[in-house]
Amino acid sequence: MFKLADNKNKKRVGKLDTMHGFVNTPFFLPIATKGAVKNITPEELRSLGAEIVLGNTYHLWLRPGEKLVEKAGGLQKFMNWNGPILTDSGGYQVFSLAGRRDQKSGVKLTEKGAEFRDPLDGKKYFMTPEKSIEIQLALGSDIIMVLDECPPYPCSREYALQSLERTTRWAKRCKEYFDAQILKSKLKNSKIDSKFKIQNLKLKRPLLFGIVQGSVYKDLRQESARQLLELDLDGYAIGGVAVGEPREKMKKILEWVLPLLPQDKPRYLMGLGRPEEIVFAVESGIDMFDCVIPTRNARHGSLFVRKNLRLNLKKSKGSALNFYQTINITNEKFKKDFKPIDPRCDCYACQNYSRAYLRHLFSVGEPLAGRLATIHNLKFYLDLMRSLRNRGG
RNA sequence: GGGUAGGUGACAGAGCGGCCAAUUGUACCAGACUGUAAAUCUGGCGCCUUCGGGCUACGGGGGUUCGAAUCCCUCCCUGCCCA
Repeated sequence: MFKLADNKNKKRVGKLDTMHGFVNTPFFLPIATKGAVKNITPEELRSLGAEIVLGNTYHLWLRPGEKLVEKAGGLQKFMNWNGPILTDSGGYQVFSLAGRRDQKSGVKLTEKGAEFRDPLDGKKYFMTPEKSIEIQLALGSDIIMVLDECPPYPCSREYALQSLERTTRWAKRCKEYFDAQILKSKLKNSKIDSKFKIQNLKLKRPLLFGIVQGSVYKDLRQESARQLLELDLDGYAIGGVAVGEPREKMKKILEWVLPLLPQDKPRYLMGLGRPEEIVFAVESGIDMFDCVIPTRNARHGSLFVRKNLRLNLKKSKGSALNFYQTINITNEKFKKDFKPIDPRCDCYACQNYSRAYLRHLFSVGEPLAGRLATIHNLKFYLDLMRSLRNRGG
């Protein structure tokens, strides 16, 4: 399922096998929450170097509903993405929607699950670990995430402990439900194929990943990892990071958790991050990332610009990585700047348009602005991943 | 020519004696954004400031008043209606 080709120092380069093909690791998942990476087509995504995308259980459950997606032949087919998909479980929405003040869209958390309200129409939904798996299976996900609870920061030790234990119990319920469903579908398929022998038990199945929680507490993070390891999941994610904690804590969390995770299974740092954070995490032994930064920031006019001809990831001693900068293309200083967004970039936007033009598109609200910016930022991220894969430790 | 409604900061448009350097929206300027409630949000937006405040401002001029964007007179300009 997961093969490491290269394992210099801590950094890992390998391949992850899924129902819809291989993905080279370490990789970055562009985010297609509602079944589309905002502003671009799957063909464009592919040409930018993406091999896998992320969809969201919660959003697709509400609209258009997992049954419809299933009917369409799975999310891949529905959105015309020719490759694997990872689905987030909806656990993050417990966190992000809970912060809302208005009653209408609050979240009620109990041991059984999480009660949500659709922020758009107020309708109630009840998400449970089993429900999350059911939806993700219906979506046809290649990598399924367990339903977890992502505690906010700051978070007391007591709460973090309680929360991580719940996340483990939920993971267990997810695994049990998942195994039962997979077995059911295998038997079903086997029966259809042959009356004489159960031959398809090796049918490819989705992968199920656990999520390590525990906030910023070393023993809790490690305890969470240990508990999840007992469930023998297909991969392990580190969640509850970049929720407002100090920067240094993220590094610590990787330092605490990664040594406990098995070498032969993929590790996924959820929701991260800035380019330098990704570089650091890859060097620490992370294989998978997802983040809204390249796509969201693009729509907001914030663009990544390389500082070196190639992405030079060498650290200068004692100082932070310094291989890129961000510019806000809407700034007045770009009004008459006819250079490409990034002279060192070979993306469609940089090859054909100027900063001045892009600024103008933003300024007048032309949709092409978001498109070009998204293409550029994703190319930057996907190039970064490529150069991390191609370079030795 | 007669009647009538009005002239407020880049624009639109509130305010109609003191709480007004003046609500709000847009535009403009800057900043945020980390498993997407997000093509969103926050801050700034007359001039000067030792950040206490000071100065110039609601078409022009004059007046009433302790005090006027707000009331009166007059001039200029604009919209609409009638001739």
